Parts: sequence; structure tokens; C-alpha cells
Amino acid sequence: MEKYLSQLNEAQLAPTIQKDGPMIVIAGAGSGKTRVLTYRIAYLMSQGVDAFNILSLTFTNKAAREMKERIAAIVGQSEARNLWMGTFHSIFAKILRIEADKLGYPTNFTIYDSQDSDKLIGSIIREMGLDKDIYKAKSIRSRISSYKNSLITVRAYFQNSELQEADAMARRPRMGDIYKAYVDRCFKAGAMDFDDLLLKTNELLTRFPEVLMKYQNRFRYILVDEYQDTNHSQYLIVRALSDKFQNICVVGDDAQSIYAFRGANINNILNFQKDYDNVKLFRLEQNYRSTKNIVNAANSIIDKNQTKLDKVVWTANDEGGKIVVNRSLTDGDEGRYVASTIWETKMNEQLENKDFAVLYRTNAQSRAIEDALRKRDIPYKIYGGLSFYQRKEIKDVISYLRLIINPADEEALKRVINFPPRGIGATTVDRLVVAANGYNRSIFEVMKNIDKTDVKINSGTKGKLQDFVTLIESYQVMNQNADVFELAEHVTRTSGLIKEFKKDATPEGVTRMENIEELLNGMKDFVEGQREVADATASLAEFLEDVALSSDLDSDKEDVDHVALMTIHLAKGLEFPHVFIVGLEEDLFPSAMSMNTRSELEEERRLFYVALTRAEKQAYLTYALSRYRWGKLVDADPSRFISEIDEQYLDITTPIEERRINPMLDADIFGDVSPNTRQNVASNNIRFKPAKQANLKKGSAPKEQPKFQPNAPKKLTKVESSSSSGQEANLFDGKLVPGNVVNHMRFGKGEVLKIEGTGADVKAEIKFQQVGVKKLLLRFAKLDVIG
DNA sequence: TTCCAGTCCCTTTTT
DNA sequence: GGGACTGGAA
Repeated sequence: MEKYLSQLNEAQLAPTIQKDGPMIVIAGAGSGKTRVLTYRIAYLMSQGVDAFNILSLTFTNKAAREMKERIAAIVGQSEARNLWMGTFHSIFAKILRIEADKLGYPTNFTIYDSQDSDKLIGSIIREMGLDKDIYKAKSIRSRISSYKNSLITVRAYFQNSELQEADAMARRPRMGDIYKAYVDRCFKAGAMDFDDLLLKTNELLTRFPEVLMKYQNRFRYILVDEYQDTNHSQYLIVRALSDKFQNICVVGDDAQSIYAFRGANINNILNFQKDYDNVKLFRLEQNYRSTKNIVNAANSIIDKNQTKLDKVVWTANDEGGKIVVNRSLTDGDEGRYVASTIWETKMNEQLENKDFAVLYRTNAQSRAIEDALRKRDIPYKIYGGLSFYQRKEIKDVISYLRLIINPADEEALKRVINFPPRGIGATTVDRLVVAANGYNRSIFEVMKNIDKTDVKINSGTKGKLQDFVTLIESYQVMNQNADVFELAEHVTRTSGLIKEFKKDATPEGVTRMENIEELLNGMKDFVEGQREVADATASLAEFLEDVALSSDLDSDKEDVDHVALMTIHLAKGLEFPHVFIVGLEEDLFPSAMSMNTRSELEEERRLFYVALTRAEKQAYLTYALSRYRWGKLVDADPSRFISEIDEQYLDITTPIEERRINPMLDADIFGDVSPNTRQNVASNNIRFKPAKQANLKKGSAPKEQPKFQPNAPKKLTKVESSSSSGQEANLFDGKLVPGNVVNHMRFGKGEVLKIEGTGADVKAEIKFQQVGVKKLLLRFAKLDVIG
């Protein structure tokens, strides 16, 4: 152990050997916090703490796995195996399975993913006869999710008149009823959604003191990584479990808090010292990852945020190259720039593909990058996006397996009852759902006892239902003896799935077949992997749980050499020698939806900070003057974040300037470069820019796409917008004018202050009673004029 | 009941 | 530009 501790610097050593009591480690980017966590756990064990008594909560399963491996290298495999280490969701899913009966759930409860939740909410809305345009499944789901993350149960909701009023104001008075129906249906289906895994854990720990005591005694030492991204529900679990022994160590960086949108509460880390007595505070401020240029540039960005803890990240590393800033004409050009730069750098510096990463704000941006990399034959991998387990064909197979384990699983049943087609149509399913709700039984039970019910279904269809029940039951019998792989192989063959997919000879169809094969291979690996572990059962239930809670990152195979493409969110915790941050444009990054409040904008800025600090040696910032969004070419301005970086750290290869008009129309009037207006943007400017799209309407007139010549001049003249305010909104046919009172489905009631912009870019400035002044694109805003 | 063509959103970010 | 959903025809 001594040998390992001597690898740490002073700042790292102190928290590592602080054995007892509550402590917080504020760890700057790249400051070796994983190393501290790892060695700390090893140290605890060397001091006689039993591995069974240590709980370590990480942000991804991959991080847990890697940490476990490193600890195993120090203390030995057999001891490390006993550690409880994983994400909140996976750890508490395991505990909930053990304690399920206390909460009235089956041990084999299903975990609904977001898609399952959406579908269930969608059918509830349909069954209740509500307008699906007002009650959008996705926004209802996120609303329910935030209730659950704040521990607002259905009961609490109906006791809280404020919440009910807010929903009523947003034209959704039935919100509570939907919430109740959703919770009931999940319960009846023996299913928990992601948020339930935390909510039900809280319920378990609150309602059953003896259970709480059991886990308090088990988890005498608790460590939480990425504490800045915990939500209220997670916070309460940690508090409850650590309450008895108070041996709680949280590690995090407020500057890297980027998950507020899913309920993360930055105050958890900011207030930690108030939550426990005698908290020891440690800071890790030396960055070992990046060059001076990158560290300093990142510091200059985060300085612009008001909400933050004091911390000075510094590095003893080399100065390094300046951060390259590149402008392109279109997103396609941006992709080509990235691809050719990777290609050249790789050649010049003898690097591998995996030394490069391309990070973007939204998944949709990957396409242009992909195309360019493919043309240059540079291998790449997209992380995230539509993950493997979310693909249709994979979900189909998984749904059969889910149904075997838990026949009450409504979403799985609806998915496969008529796929492959076996003559059980929507009408029949609807009747079954109604009956199931009426009898308070699962759909599967209703099908099994169809003759004892009064469901009106003709005898032919009844036969088909019977056949389906028999099929699933035969699988259930097989599941008692066969392993996961054997079972899945049997299911895909005998259910007709393979036959169905083989019918499709298109390239997509072939890919689907390949994916199914990959799934089966993965199952084989799983079975073999589990056999090596003595007490593992390789059960179908375990496999499904892994699938439900695994992210794309978790299944990464390190040995393949490829450029990594992913969103910045996904890149948290990772590092690469060369990092491209693409799409640095206003409305994209920062996102148009995150510029309404200071805290939203600050979160975007932290996101940029995270992106930049992924780079070890060289960072590139790129932006395009126009890019395809929603299939249309849209103009863009450089992101304010570029100009927020102290210029001494930048190498601006192409002058930053604004472009305001279609380049083709402007092609013959290249003049002098205008002064760079964006350099002077006030750093904490949270207002929208003044509208300046007035000339766009003219610009969009020509039908043909502008062709960009490779040698097209780089400099474009800036044209002042002049007439925007004089024009009337044409999208609403002038229906909407200042003074109108409108109702917005999310923001509620408000008064129109101003209309601006033209064509598709007409915006209205509206003062809402609840949320203040907002500018909304009328193209997207759901507004009712009520006065 | 099934299939196809047209329509409607959509783009924040994920366990 | 594309994926999910819908409505009408076979």
C-alpha cells in the first residue's frame, strides 16, 4: 500500500488517508480524483475495513468496472469482488430486487426505459380521451420524472395545490390523473422506471426502519463520485444510508455540473458542509491532464460564471499549442476540416485514431462528421445516440425475454403480441387493455382466462390469443433449465422473429439480422463470463437488468482503434490527446433552449468547460456559418463561448465575424472585413440578441442550394439589418400583435410585448405571469390567443 | 388486419 | 432530413 500512496501528491494523499467522518473533495478537471477514490478504497481495506462494508457510487458502470479492476490490482481479485460499486441505478435496483416484496413488487420486476414510459403514457392519454397535442407524452414523462426525483408522489401531488395550479395553468389540468394512472399501471405491470429505482429506494428506507438499519450497518463507508450531478432523490438516499456512521466521502467538481436538466441539484455539493457536522474539505487543484494553454483557457471560461466554489486549477505541464479556432462555411465543410486535420495530424505525429475525439452538443451533429470521416477512411465510433439496446429489432427480442420473466409487463406484451404479425390487431389489444384495467389484472392473465371474461372477441381471434399464451408459457418452462443464450436463440427462431427479419433483403434489413446475431453473441459472452464467477447465476433476470441499465459507454471495447464521436455529456470523465469541439454556434451551443435564464446559460458554460478540459494536448474549436437543421440550411453566428476565452490562448485560423446573409447572394460583393462584433459580447449577457434576420427572407428566395466553391473567398461582408422592426409577423397573418394575451402550454398565460423577425423566424416577445419575459419562435411555440 | 403514403414533429443533453 | 405516427385503401 505504501508503494501506491507514494504515487500521490500531498493534496491527493490527505483525502486518501482520511479514514473516518464526513468529507468532501473538490476536484478540478484532470486532478486525479479517480486515483484518489481508488487508492482511498484500497487504503480503507488495508486499514481493516471489510470490502462488504464499502459502498461506492459512480456515474457510469464503466467507471465502476475500471475502478474495481484497479483496486483488484492492489488488494487482490477475491477481496475487490466484494465491494459494492456501481451507479445509483444499478446498485439500488439490486437492493430493490432483494426487498421487492416489502413494496409489493415481484422480485423479477421489469425496468421500463424511457421509450416504454412514453408509450404507456401515450396509451393512457388516448384511453382518457385527452388531446395528445396538449398532453404530449414526452413532456408529461419529463414532468412525472421531475416529480419523482423530487419525491413528489401522486399523493403528495394531490396535496400540493401549487403544483396542480401550475399544471392547470399550462392547460394540463388532468396531469395528476395521468400521473396516478401511470404509477398504477407501472405497478400492475410489475415495472419500475428509472426514477422509481431511486424513489422506491427512498420509500423502502423510510417506511421500513429495520431495512434502513440493515443497509446502514452494511455500508459503513460510502463514497460518491460526481456528487455535483446527484439529484434530490439520490441525495436523500445517501443521507439516509450515511446517517449512522457518518463515514461519507463525496467527490465532485461544481464546475462540471451538467445534469440539471434531469434533476441534478448543484446545491447538493455547494451545501454539503452544512449537511454534516465537522466536514473535512479537500481540494485537488493541480491538473495532470492538459497543457497550460488548455487549463488557462478553461479557467477563463468558467470565470464568467457567478455560481461556483472557490478553486484555482493549475498545471505544471507544458505550455502546449494554442487552441485552434476554425470557421467553415457549412456543417459539411466543418466535417471535412475535422477529417482532414485528423488525417494530417495522425500522419505528422504518428498518432492513432483513438487519440482523437469529436465532441458535439447534440447527437444530430454527428452525421456531417461521420460522412467526412468515412470519405477519408478514418475509422470512428459513435457513442450514445440510438444505443444498441434501443434498436427496434433488439427491443423486440428483449421484449420476448422480458415477457418470459414478467408476463405482466404490459409494454413488452404490446410490443410483441403481434410481431411478427399473427393476426392480433390493435382493436383486440385495446379490448384486452380495457378488460385488464376493469378486472385489475394483467393483460396476460386476461388472455389466459379469456373464456371466463366478458371480452367480446371472436373465436378465431381467441384461438390466436391462446396460441400466443402457450408460446410464452413454453418459453417460461424452457427458462427453468436453459441459459440465456440458449433461450434467446430458441425464442428468435420459434417466435418467427428471424423469419420476419430475413424477409427484408434491404441493407437495413441485413443490418437488423446482424444486430440480432450480435445480441446473441453478447448473450453467449454474458453466460460464459458469469460462469467464471462462483455465485453468479447467469439468470435471464440479471441479463435484462444489465441491459436496462447499461449505457453505450459501458459496452465499449477498448482494443479497437477508432476516433470517438460523442456528445459532451457523454464525454464527462474521459480524456483524449486531441479534441475537436464542433458546432460552436449561438443557438446550438449554447443551445437556443438554454438561454432564458442565467442558470441555464451557466450550465451550458460548464458544459463547454467540460468539453475543453477533455483535451490533453490539443483542442480545436470549430463553427460553421450555416448548417442544415431540420433539413434546412440555417445561418449561424459564432458562439459567445469562443469570445469568452482569453484571446492569448487562441490561434484563430479564420477571422471571426458574423454572417448575416446568404453567401450566394453576396458572392459578388466581398468587401472589407467588418470589425468583429462578437468579441465584445458582454460575458454574462443572458438576453437574446436583437433580431437580425431581416434579410433572410430575400436570401431564401432562390430554390437551388448555393454551391460552395473550394476556393470561395473566405471573407464575407457583414450587412446591417435595418428593417426588421417595421415588418409584421406573417406566420400568424398578423393575428398576433403586441397587446394580445396568449396561453402557452408550458409557460401559461402571458402578454405579447413585441413581434420581430420575418418568415420562419418570426419571434414574439411575451411576458408570462409565471416565468417572466421570453422570446419564442412562433414556428414552434404552441400559443393560443385568448385576448 | 395490413400496408403504404403522407404528415408531423423534431434537436438539448441520459440513467 | 428522418423517424414516428396516422389515415385510408386493399
